[in-house]
Amino acid sequence: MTVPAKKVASQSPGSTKQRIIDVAARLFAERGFENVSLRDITQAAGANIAAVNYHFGSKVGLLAQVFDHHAEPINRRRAELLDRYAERCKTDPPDIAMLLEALLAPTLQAAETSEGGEYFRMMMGQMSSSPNPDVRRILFGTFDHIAERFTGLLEEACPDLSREEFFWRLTCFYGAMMYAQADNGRISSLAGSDFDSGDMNDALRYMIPFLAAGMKQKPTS
Amino acid sequence: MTVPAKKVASQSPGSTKQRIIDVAARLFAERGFENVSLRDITQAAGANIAAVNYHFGSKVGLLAQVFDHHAEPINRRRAELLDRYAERCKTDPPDIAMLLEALLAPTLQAAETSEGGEYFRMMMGQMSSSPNPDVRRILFGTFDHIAERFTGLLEEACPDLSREEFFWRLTCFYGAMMYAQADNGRISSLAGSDFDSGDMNDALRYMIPFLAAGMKQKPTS
DNA sequence: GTCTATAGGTGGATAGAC
DNA sequence: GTCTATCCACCTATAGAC
Repeated sequence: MTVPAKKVASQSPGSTKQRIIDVAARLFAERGFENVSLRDITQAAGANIAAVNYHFGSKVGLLAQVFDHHAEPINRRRAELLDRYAERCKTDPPDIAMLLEALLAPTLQAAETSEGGEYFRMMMGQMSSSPNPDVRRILFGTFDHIAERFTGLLEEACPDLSREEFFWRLTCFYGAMMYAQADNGRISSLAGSDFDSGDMNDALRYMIPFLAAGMKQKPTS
Repeated sequence: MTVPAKKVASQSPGSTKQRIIDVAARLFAERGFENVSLRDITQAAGANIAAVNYHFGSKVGLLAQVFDHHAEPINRRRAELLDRYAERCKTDPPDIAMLLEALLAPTLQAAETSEGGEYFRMMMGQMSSSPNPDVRRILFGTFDHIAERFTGLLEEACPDLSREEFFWRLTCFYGAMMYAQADNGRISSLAGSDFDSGDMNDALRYMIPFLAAGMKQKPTS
């Protein structure tokens, strides 16, 4: 064993860079972007303080890389499901539940897509209402493409709605999605112990019928 | 005019203490709690830096007072509407739309209830997903009483649902409410210019039918 | 790539004069 | 109640040795 230990570590999937990304996702989810210092992150990752600037340029650069790393598989899966939905629409009438699920399922099931995906899911939910301009730029930019495609398909599936009503319904859908993602503990505290707000299979199973029913309602007079 | 100007100011509704509360609500809404310094607040309020610690003890103490000031009329209005709903239930079957509106309307219309209520509404929406323990303690504590009463009434109105399904539906409702409150600009950017995400009368008008339809769905098999 | 050391700035909070 | 001055902890970021 003449190979230095640190070289092995730097080539493994648990490289310094990757460990920092993983730890950052967890700490951002647990405490919020502004409440985590680079010292917290590098210490928990077993890395040096200067490592963040070396690998990512800045704290915001690190956040962007966390998004890049975890969002790509989610967006890929969403694109697949939207493709499948669009294909189906060529022959069948719009299936709104299927369309909503195409956006919702990949993000709720992020834990199954990538290591630490559960923390990334919570992080996204929290950051969805952040007024921090850097956070907003990264968050919106990451999901703009898919969000626009989804919105277009949903509009086609709801041809009778006014623009106002359509976008307020979209607000309900996005709000429910983000709140479930964030899993902020509010509903758990109202429910008591016999409810698991972290069970995303239950979330998907019960939220889709709720949201599809709202979306299919006839227009408000 | 022998009365010193500063004494007049300190007795008027625009007293230093009140000005700090108003400015803090606006800045917290615009930038987030962690991204606003006491220097920002006192400067914008035309007060001295030491004033926050004198009047509120700490930055967290100021946040608590902002909540006390703005949440009281919202909770009073919610209690009135819940009373009215409960009274109606004695003779009529449950009206879920009416019940949802009892929680939703007072907070969306906060701008009509108190000066600066619009900023407080946005602030609440943002903070609903904050992991900051101080923020969570204040936020939950402020609304616990009404939230528990509302949850109990809603459970009575949905007797056929399992606990899991009930609380996932409640998650959808809360998420939609918080997202609409926060008005974070996401839906506006997807909608383009001809949609006003700040129009809370439209929000109420279009969200209630959506959410009531979801809540009234028959249980998922 | 990794480390130490430090620059350069801002944060909340407070002591004590007025 | 209001002010100035200041403390001290902490932050991000970087320079430069190894």
